[in-house]
Amino acid sequence: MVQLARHFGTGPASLAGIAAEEDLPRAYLEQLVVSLRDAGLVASTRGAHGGYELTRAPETIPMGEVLRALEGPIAPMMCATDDPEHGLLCDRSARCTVNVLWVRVRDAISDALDSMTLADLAPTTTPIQPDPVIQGAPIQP
Amino acid sequence: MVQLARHFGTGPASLAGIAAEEDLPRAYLEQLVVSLRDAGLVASTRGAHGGYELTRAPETIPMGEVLRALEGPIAPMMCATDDPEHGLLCDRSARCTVNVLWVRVRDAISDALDSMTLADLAPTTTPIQPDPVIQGAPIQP
DNA sequence: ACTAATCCCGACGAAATCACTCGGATATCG
DNA sequence: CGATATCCGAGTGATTTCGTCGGGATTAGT
Repeated sequence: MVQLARHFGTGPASLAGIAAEEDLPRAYLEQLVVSLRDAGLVASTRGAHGGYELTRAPETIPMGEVLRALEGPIAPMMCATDDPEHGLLCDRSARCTVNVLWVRVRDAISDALDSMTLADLAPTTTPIQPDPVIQGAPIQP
Repeated sequence: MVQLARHFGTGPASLAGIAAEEDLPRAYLEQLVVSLRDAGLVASTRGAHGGYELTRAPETIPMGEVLRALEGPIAPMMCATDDPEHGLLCDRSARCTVNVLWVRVRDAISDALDSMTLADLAPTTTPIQPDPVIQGAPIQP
């Protein structure tokens, strides 16, 4: 996706090209891109000189959206939910109080992911522009 | 650990007891408790009427410490590090810019975990006392 | 001293997930 | 036509997770 962000605006980029640039197997990328297409993040053009491109500008695509498309809903644990229906599935839930913690962790991960967009990670267009407002802590410890 | 927090101050608690209370296999708990002991979080008393107890008050044990003891250093990805030595191991690191994101996510998880202590999750001693200062978002959406 | 309760230790195993691989069908451009 | 692409579905090998199993060492009560 970072590669697609770099190529944004210059027509479709082929998987073979991205595979070379990122040193990843093409066949593997094919698998990943299916989820991205289903999520509406990329559009494909078939045939020669075809390939994939982002459907929206990199600045408007938070990383959380990319990750959710690739890996499903973000959840550190099955129990990281505030859905009351959860009690029916998890037979431990009557005694278990740890639930709250997982929800917090989940939200923290979500916020961190959504605090950066594809543009922040694609150094060609704009230099990295971190958003220190949302995450209070600076990157250097 | 939540069970141990509940029993805090009343002498050692046996694994068999905790296994019954939490509906988990005793043999499995034995494995887990090894890491906790090595991390200095629990102390063991051998022999009849022995068991385990927390070495510190539940209020002083952040969940991050428990999780780190059980699962090693918190890292959503191998690449979630600001250690410059990482470049030597990850041959992609020259081109890869996603590193920053993983560090952010890691820190967000750490902060979320460390924002609650064992006491917050053991309802017997004190009611849950969330710390809305560190995590801006309230628990109820 | 004996016994029962308890921790201690190391090895093993089933299931799920991750990071791919393989083979072929279909569409498009020149 | 033929080269370059995406599309699609099934299969694989390594690793991790969540356990099981069996036996040994240590201590409290009697």
